[in-house]
Amino acid sequence: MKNRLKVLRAERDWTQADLANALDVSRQTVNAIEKGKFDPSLPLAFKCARLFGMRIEEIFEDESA
Amino acid sequence: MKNRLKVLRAERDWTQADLANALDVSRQTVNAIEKGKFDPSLPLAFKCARLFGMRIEEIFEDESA
DNA sequence: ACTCAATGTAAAATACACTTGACTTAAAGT
DNA sequence: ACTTTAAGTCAAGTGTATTTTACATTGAGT
Repeated sequence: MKNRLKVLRAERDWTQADLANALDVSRQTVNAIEKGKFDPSLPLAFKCARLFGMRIEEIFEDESA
Repeated sequence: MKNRLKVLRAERDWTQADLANALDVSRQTVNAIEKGKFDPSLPLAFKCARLFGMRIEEIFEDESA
């Protein structure tokens, strides 16, 4: 699952640690999601959407069948 | 996390098994999600959205802090 | 060259999403 | 009453999301 977290972070000049803090998850979790190592849970995806004031589909791009 | 799966199913006259089949998950998974026992993964939420032609936020309602 | 902040990565542990198989309950039809 | 279909539930297992701790790498500034 692709996502725009890195770009959204850059636009705000946030570090991974900043984002992790805002989302209340670990820095490693943010890093792993940005690097595509795994997908966030649905609640975490909602948190991202709320944080950035966007829809989930505008942040995460589905690629599954 | 609340969701409208039961209603969306009813509108289409689908059983839980029908929906499970369309989503490629087990009937128990659909049942558990409808009953709020756990949240779907983000990929599964995307599948639901695609199946019903809606946005994730129109199907699932976030309740977290 | 040295330092420091940010990022990448890995192992082990925990929590949760999801499966399979089986059983129960409720409703409806015959 | 009997059968059938849908829905609810449970236990045990597998896979994955997330945490913690810890260490390596990269880049910028000095």
